[in-house]
Amino acid sequence: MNIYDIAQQAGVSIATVSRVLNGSEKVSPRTRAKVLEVIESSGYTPNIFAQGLGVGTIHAVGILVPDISDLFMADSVAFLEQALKENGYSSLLATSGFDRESKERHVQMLLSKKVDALILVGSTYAGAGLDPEETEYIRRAAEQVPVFLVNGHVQGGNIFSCVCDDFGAMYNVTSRLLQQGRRRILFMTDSGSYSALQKTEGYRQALRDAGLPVDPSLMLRVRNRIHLVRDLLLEKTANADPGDSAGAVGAPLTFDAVIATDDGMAVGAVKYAAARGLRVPEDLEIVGYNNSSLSVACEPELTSIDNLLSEMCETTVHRLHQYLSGDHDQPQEVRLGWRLVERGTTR
Amino acid sequence: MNIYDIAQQAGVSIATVSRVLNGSEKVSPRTRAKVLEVIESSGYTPNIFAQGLGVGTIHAVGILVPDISDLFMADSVAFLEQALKENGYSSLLATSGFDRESKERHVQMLLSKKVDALILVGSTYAGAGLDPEETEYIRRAAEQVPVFLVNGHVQGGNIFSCVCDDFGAMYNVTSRLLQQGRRRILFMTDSGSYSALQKTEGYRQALRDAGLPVDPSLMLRVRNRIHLVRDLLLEKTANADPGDSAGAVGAPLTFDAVIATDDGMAVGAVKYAAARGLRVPEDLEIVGYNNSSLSVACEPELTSIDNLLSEMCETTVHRLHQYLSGDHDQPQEVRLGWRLVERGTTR
DNA sequence: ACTATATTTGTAAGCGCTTTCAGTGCCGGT
DNA sequence: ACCGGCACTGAAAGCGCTTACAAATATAGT
Repeated sequence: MNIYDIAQQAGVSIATVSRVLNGSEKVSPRTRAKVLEVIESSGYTPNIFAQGLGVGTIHAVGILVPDISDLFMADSVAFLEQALKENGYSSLLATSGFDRESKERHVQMLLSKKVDALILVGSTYAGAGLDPEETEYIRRAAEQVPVFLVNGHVQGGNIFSCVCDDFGAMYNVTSRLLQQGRRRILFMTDSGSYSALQKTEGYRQALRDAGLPVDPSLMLRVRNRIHLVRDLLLEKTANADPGDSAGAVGAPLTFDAVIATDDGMAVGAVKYAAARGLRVPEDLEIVGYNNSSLSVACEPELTSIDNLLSEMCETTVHRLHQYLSGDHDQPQEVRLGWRLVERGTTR
Repeated sequence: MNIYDIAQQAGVSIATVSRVLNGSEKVSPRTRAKVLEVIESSGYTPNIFAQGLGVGTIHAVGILVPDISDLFMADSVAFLEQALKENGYSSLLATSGFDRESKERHVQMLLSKKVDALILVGSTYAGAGLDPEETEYIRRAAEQVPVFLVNGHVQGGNIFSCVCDDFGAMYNVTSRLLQQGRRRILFMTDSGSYSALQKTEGYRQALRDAGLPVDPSLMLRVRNRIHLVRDLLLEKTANADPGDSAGAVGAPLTFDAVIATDDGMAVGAVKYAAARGLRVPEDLEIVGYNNSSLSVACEPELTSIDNLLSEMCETTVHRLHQYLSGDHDQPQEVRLGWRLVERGTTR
C-alpha cells in the first residue's frame, strides 16, 4: 500500500496525493476530499523512510537520558514528551547509560536518525570546565543539530540549557538550617554534574556567609540507594567497636542536619535516623531534593526542594520550538526558580 | 557526505561500500580495510531513511508504554532497552497515555516508522474478553508486525505475551493472611487490566477455597496515589460523624489486612494506619505489589510481591529475537513466577 | 596454457516519497 | 474572439541506500 495505490484509486497523480498529505494549499477541495476518502478507507500511512529521504527530516527530536528507571529522569521524559507532542513533534527516546562512550554512541544513533534537535536530560551531563572530555561530544553533536540540555550546562555554540537555580536553593536551605541553630550539616550528593556542583557551591557559600568553616568530612559522595545511604551513615557514625570489621576509622562522624541532592538519599537518612533511634526533626533535620513520590512515601514525610521540573521541560521545548521556527538568537542559558516543600523532616 | 563520496575516496563502487557497511562476506580484506579507513576518517554515517527505504526495516523495535513516570513502567522500559541493546536492536519508545484512541495513534506512529516488532508494556492493555474494543487495535497492529505484550494478554495471531503468575501470587498471599487469622482482607486495585483481573481472581479463589464469602465492599477500585488512597481509607472507615460532609454512608468499613496491586497503594494503606494510630503489622497487615523502591521507602518497610519484572522483560526480548530470527512457532503466552519479599508490614 | 569454477566488484533498478517545472483548463479583460 | 493570468494537476527528477544480476578477475584442475 503506497502512494501510487492511493493515487490510482483516487484517479489522481501521486503528486496530488502528496500535496494532500502535506496540507499544501494548491489542491481543489473536491480533489482533496476524494483523496482523503481513499486514504481513510484504505488505512494508508506514508512510509516514514521515503518521507524522510525526500525532505531530510521528520519533525522529530531525540531525547537522551542516562537512566530511565531513575525517578527524576522518568518524570523529565514524561514532561518532555508531553510538551513535544503538544508542539507537533514526535520523539525518539534513548537511554544511554552513564559512561561517556556509550552516551556518545547514542547521540550518534539519534543523529543518524535525522532528528531535528537533541534534548539531553540529566545532570550527569557535566560541563563548566568540570570534565572537558565529557563535554566534547556534546559540542560535536551541536554542529549537526541544536542541542538542548535539561538541568545541565555546556558552553558552546548551538547549545542551550535550562537549569534550576540549584545554587540559590541550596544556599537558602542551608541558611535556614543554620538559623534553626544547626551547626553540623551533612551534605550528600551522588555525582559531579553541573547541577551537583551548583548545589555544592550553594551549601558552601551559605556556610561561609555565616562565618562557619566548611568541614570536608561533612560532604559525602554516595550512591543514590536508600539502604546504601542508611548503611553508610550507620557505619560512619559508629563508635569504633571491635566487632566492626570495616569499622569507622578515627572519630565517628556527627551531624545534626542532612541535606541531600536527591530524595532517595534523604530517605536513606531518614532510615538511618530510625535505626539509630534519633527523632526527626528534633534530633536531626533532613531535606531532600526533587520532591519526588519518595518524599511522601517515607515517615515522617520528607521536606524537599521542588526544582519545578515540569517548568524546566516546558521551557526547554518552548525554546526548542522557537529555535526550529527560525528564532536562533536566544539566551544560552535559562535559569528557573525552585520551591521548598516543607513536610515532616524539618521544623 | 553520502555513500558516493565514500566510494569515490576509496576508489570502489557504492555497492562495495554498502557491503562493507552491512558486513557482507563478499568483500576482500584489502578492499574492506580501505573502505573502513575512509569511513572512519570522514565520520560518515549512513542515512537511516535511505537505509530503511532500501530494505524496509532498520532493526528497531517500538516500545509503547502508557506512562513512563510510573515506577513499574519506567523499570520495564529500562530492562527492555537493555535487553534489546544486547541483542542488537535499537528501540523507539513512545508514551501513549491511557485512552485507547491515543494508544492506537501511537501504535500507528510506531508502525509508520517501520519497526520490526512492537512491545506493549503495562497491564492496562486489557484482553481476555474484558473489553473487546480495547484489544481490537492490538490485533490490527499484529497484522503488520509481531506484537509482544509485557504483563498483559490478548488472544490473537502474531501476538505473544509474557505475564507473571499474578493469580498464583495473590492466591498464595491471601491464603497466608487467612492462615494468620485475618478474616477481613481489603483488596485494592486500580485498573481493569488483564493482570488486575488475574490478581482479583487469585484473591477470590483463595477466599472461596477457605470457605469464606467474598465481600464486595472489601474490594476497592482506587487511583494509585499514596495520599488519595490514604484519604479514601480514612473516609471509608470514618464513623458517620455529623461534621463529615462527604461522610461515610452506612456502616464504616472494617478490615484487618490489606492487599494492594501496587506498592503505591500499599504505602497509602501504611499512611492510613499511621493516621489512625493502628499498629502495623499487629493491627493491620499490608502487602504491596511490584517490590518497587517505594516499598523500602516507607516505614515500616513494605512486604511486597516481586513479579520478576526483569525476567519478564528478558524473556520477552528473547522470544522477540527468536521470532525475528525465523522461529515463528512459539507458545502464545509465557507465565513466569513471583517471589514474596517479606518486610515489616506482615508478620 | 586453457577452460571451468569460485571470488570479488560494478551496474543499475528499485524502495516511496517530495518538489520543481511544465502543462492544462478556465476566468475575466479587452 | 483572443490573450494574459490564475488555479490546479501531472510528469519526472531526485533523495541515499540495498541488492539482484552481470562482469571481471582470480584460482584450480587438467
